[in-house]
Amino acid sequence: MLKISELAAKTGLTAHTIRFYEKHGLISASERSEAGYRYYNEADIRRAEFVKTARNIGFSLEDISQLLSIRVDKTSHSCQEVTDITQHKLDEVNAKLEELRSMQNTLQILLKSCCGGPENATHCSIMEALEAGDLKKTRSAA
Amino acid sequence: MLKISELAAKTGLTAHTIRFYEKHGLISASERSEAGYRYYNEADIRRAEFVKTARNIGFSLEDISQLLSIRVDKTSHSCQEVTDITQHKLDEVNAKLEELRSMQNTLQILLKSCCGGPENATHCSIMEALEAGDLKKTRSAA
DNA sequence: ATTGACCTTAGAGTCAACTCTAAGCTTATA
DNA sequence: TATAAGCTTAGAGTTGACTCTAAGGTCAAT
Repeated sequence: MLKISELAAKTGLTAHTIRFYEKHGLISASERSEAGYRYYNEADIRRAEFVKTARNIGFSLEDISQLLSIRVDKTSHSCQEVTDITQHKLDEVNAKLEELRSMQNTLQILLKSCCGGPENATHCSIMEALEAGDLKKTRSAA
Repeated sequence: MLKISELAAKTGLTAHTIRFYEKHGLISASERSEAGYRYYNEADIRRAEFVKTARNIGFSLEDISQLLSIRVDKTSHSCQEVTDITQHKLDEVNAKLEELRSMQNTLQILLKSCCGGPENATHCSIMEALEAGDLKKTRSAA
């Protein structure tokens, strides 16, 4: 049985984050001491590590919530449900990659066009390009 | 002279966003009607379009703020200042790209490993991989 | 017995960039 | 003249994932 700071050390989460995850139903301590201290057993630890792993991959807390409900009763959930969540995340990642590549491209073009030297910016080609506004849109949402 | 909704139409920003940008010092109306209505002249419009272009490229409002201070007095700023901002943004974008590529890779591996079928998730290889926790970390910050 | 490290809670604060609301003027059109 | 569309402001709400604070209780070691 681990105390919260021990679980924190083990998972690399902070105690604050663990409590935060508990509030959002991702993690819980199956026991409490008389004084109210959280105590985590083996199953709790595995669940916390599952959450950490999923988080590291980039799943949102909402995604992880879904994955956890599958996890607690695998027999009543299908592989398809799991791949759906994963595919959806991949779609998001791909969309973001597309956006970032476009930003990268534009920024590289801007940098190549400018001398970058100590001369004053009166004829800076980056500034001119921003004035001209003929740069393609790279950003969709925040 | 354009009213706020006309500037909105012209730039593709909303009137709300224009006021928000004003509050943050990015845009302003050089005139007001007696009733307090904002009126934008040619220079205001060019500035608003500059902001929009920079925003589309992916610069933060903070970045844009810096670019605008260079813009209003180009002679006392160097090309290097401009490229520094641009390079810094590119560095950010590259870091994020790296992170996302790693996420993409992991997600693709997971998807390839799982049948994705209607069978129950008892032996789902995605779930197993998440349990095992041997997936490399892809995420650094939110 | 006292220190100091650790634990508890509810709730507030942070970040970025909006987005919206309410209450009340103003202006253009029918 | 009445109605609707558009403008004003201050300020609150949104999103996601934390992050921190205050005020206090607990525990191990000296």
